[in-house]
Amino acid sequence: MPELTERQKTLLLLIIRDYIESAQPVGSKRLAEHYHINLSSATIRNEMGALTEMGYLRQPHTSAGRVPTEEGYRYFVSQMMHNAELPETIQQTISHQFHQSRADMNQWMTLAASVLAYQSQGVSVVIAPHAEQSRYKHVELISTQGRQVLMVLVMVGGEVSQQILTLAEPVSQERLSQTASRLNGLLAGLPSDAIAALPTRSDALDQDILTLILQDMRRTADPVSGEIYTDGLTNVLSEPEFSDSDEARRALKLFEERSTLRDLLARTTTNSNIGGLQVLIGGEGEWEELRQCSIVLARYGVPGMATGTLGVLGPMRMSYAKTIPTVRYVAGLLSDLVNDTITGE
Amino acid sequence: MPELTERQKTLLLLIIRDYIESAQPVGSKRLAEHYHINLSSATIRNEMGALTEMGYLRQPHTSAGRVPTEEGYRYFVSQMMHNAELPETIQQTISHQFHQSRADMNQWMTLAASVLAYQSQGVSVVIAPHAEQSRYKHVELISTQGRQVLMVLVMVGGEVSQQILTLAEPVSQERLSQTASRLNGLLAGLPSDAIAALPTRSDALDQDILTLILQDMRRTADPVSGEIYTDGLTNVLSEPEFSDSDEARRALKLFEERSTLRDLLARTTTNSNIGGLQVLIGGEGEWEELRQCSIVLARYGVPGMATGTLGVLGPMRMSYAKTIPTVRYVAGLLSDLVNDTITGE
DNA sequence: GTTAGCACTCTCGTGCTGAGAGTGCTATTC
DNA sequence: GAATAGCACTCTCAGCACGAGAGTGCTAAC
Repeated sequence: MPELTERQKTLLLLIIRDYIESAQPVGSKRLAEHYHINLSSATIRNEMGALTEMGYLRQPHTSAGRVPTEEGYRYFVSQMMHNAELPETIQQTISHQFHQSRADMNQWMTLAASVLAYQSQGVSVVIAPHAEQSRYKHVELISTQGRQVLMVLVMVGGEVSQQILTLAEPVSQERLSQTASRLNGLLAGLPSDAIAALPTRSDALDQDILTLILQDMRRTADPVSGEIYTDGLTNVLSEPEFSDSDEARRALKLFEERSTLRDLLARTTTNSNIGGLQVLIGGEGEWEELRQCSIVLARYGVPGMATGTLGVLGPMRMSYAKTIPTVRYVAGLLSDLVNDTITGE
Repeated sequence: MPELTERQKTLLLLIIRDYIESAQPVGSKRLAEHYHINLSSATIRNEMGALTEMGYLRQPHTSAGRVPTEEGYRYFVSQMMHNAELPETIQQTISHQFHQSRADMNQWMTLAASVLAYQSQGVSVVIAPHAEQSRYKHVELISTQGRQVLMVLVMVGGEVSQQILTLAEPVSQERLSQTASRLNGLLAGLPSDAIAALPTRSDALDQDILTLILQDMRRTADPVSGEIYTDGLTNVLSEPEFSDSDEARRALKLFEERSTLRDLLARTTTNSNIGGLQVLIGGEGEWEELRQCSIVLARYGVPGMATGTLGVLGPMRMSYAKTIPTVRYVAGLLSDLVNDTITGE
């Protein structure tokens, strides 16, 4: 990729910024008039020609202005990744909202999704943090009626999973409580590996419950297994590039089918570290549905303990200047909250 | 509203059925040719004129076919409400899916939403059942770290709510367990009213927890307070009436903003009984966003114990013949499952 | 290296036209 | 008297031509 002169750089960024705002191909004349660059439209035309040659811009048709290519957006994003900070006032507003909400992971996730969608005017997704290796903390067995038993399993760090199980025959609450307290004594603090390695229990009920516990712990140990929260699905429908509804449908469908979404997030974030953002532009050739979209992603949480993923989907023409700092800020906020939850404030 | 002759009735139903399929205004000639009614197009024209006069049909413009009015759809729906049954094979498929899934309310809700959306090609919504008057069953207090305590509250019937609370100062797990077991002895089986009426506890911790329990119980006692599950949001985007994306956006937005959705469902289902369907056509003048949509709703569950709401949103032109029996069948299925859960299988 | 000028290209909105579909009305038939 | 055939009328819609406008690339002058 050839070097850009300082002037080409300025011009390219200007063009992209203008296009993001106006959604219209930007022409040399418009550029010369609206921004006070001391250059004539003819000069700009020459430079635009060069930028087009280099693959940063393209023309929808012979006599139209220029539109950024994916490569162009990539350059744009790489330039703004570093400096962009969310304005103080917005930071305060967001942080305020979090501290006002009920101190509960569920609420935080919902709020995070809502904030991301609102600030970026895109579709947000937040995956709840999960422990990379769950450690057993506590189990409760509560008989509901007859043979149905509610099992509430708590991991170190406060992750909770519940399940209703049906026993072969009715068992008294008393006996259930005894079983639970036996298991609590036995398993406290153990990761699933260690539990799996334990010798078989003599008591059949103990053994059954143990198996279920293990099953539950493994289920929650998958990297992107946390619950998914999304918001702002409708935001994307107002964008002009999605007015032909078929494109929009395909992108939204991806967000509705949780398994595909998980796959996407898993593949793109596995080797990124907390605090680092990833920007996926135009599906990167791999996601046909996202040909016209970009996604800004971040991992959050406490590495080695509990991590999750969050991000925003928008048209390729989305306001990166707003979205990137927002995603970064919210990821930081959630990381702090997760950290507090784990270390006990 | 004037009486319809038998012939007008047949014709009206035929026109609506055709329009639902084709999404095109239906003309007299087409009708005469495609369906073997032994009537000429001229006769049909006369009858169509009469039906238009009566308010069941209307013409988009002078020289177009007829399109059903809301009144027309209402008549259509009222005619088919009774006889429509879901084909045996589909019933079996659905029932099979439910019995294969994990026996857990969360799974059932997700599945119900998915089935409804798939079968009707519309947007589905399912609100989890909730007890109309929660009765206390059991509380667990689990210290996580430091001053953070996880409270798991179980109601009679298996409804669970969990909350993390932060105490003024650290309390040992032992003391938490004692508190929990004291409260369990004291509150077992009581509804929130009775708990509110109890005298103040001498122990400060007891009293604090008690207040929180009460707060939680009241929160879950609101008629449509159950968790909301939706699916098929993108289905509606492929319908031709929503190709201008603004209309679609407004309808989908309603489904994304849970509070408005709750309001809608609460208002329309309060006085309907289990098993009875409600069909809301064109927003019924009250919901501007739904001017072009219809909603088929049903309540399910066990009256007086735990009930929920489910339904499907689609264009006014949706396939009622498919949607109505599906909604009815799924509502019945969930009612049975809820009943089993409550009575202990 | 920069700029002014110019010929060229392409899109887009507008207005026109003819084909097609559907209607309402009237005269005619059974 | 109900049903039908025929006909004039209305309206939409696709297709086409046309001109305005915007933008370009190139060349020649500064």
